[in-house]
Amino acid sequence: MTCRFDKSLRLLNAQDYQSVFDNSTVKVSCAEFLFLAQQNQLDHPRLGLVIAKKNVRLAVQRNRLKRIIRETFRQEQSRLPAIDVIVLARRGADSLENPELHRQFQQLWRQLDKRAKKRLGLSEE
RNA sequence: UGAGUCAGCUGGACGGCCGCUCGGCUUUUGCUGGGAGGAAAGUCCGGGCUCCAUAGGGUAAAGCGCCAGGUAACGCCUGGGAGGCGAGAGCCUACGGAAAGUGCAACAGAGAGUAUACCGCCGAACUCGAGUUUAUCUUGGGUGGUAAGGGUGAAAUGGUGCGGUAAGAGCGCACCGCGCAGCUGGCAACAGUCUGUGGCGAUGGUAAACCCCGCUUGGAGCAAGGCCAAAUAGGAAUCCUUUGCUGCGACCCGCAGUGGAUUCGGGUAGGCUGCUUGAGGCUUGCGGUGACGCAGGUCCCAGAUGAAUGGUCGUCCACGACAGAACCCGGCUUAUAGGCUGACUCUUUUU
RNA sequence: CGGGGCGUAGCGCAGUCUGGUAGCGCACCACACUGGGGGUGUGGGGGUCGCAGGUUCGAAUCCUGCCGUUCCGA
Repeated sequence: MTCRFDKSLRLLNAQDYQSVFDNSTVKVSCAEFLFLAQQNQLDHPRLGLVIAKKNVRLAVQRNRLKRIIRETFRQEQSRLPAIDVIVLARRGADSLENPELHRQFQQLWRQLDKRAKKRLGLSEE
């Protein structure tokens, strides 16, 4: 079980991002975040982040959210199927404290895993 | 003891486990070292660097504006002057010119800029009456005189006193204030218990109104620029010529390219580079009131690129503010929990 | 990285260049017309002029610094 997080586990350019935005098959959302996902041809999941300046004003808060999201992804990655995921932050996301973020993301990653597996299972049939 | 002024520092600490990024050594598995700020922010100024022409001339436009110095440069800093505020330590100031010209001042007020006569004061001079004691007399008015007093306003053109006068007035004098010239001190701004001179309706205010004077400013920005280069399209370099067009995004001049001939390479997506050794930090000595400069020694201290510098657990305490590098520096401005240091002032009490 | 616009009554806007009285429409309140509502008419209330300094006798207006919002270019 790996817990690393290097460049192979991230979306690296605009094409990767655009592809997920155009063809997202799995969605999970809550009040402060939105997950978009698409199946990829690799043997591991990849993560991309969109934390808009419009929704989170301060750079410090944007950095904090990214770190927490990456950290939870790093811990959960072995459970996830081979998908490209983009996490978008909504307005008010910066008002959540670190422990609350950890609790929410644990739930959200599991939800995403369940839905993705269900969707991929159906498409395979 | 309390209140305050100025200058400066700090911006949670330690340990375990799991990560991220860059460098070095290993070599495909690790080891080891570095890893946000005083404002990294706002982008308000000034530079470096790069390209446009080598950055040229003129006009326009914009900015700055006491003096001297510091600096790569500045609208910054230091020292000094002047004015203002405060009991004081201290603090604040876009602080050139109103005797080049134009403009503006609501309401109120008689009058607001070649100032002004509403109330008031005067009746000397000239003049029209009345009275009589016929006088160089008394009295009423007019032509007027007056800037003392009242009143209006943000602002009404020196102040106080004495003389003077019909009443008054720098009309005259004394003192104070002001202007001009000289002298002295100072590099200068400027200053003076200095000298002379001007009666002072000369010369009101406003230039963050136009303006005048002096000084400064070419344009763009690391998505600058350079290199390697799919697809697609047909062009690019060298020589010759000059109308229009483009570079050139204030305008004109000026300069270069496009147009024709000859010779073969150019370039978007993407990648690499620019990318961190620098007007650098620390320290010692010397010069300077100081900003700062000079000399010696020593150190290498983030360099990401969907974008690293973190998460979690434990212990401790004052329970942690504002806040995240993106080419790099010098400033300015704004945000900032708490803690610490030094110098100074005032007040109270004691000696 | 660079450049512009806007902020005035609950809402949408004038006024700012050229400084002295803050105004218009809708909405709101009262009254009249109507049996009542709607509609029309008359009258009325409501403003830290985004914030803080400065210039001026006087600032929504001029100058400086902040805050918010929105747009454009590379």
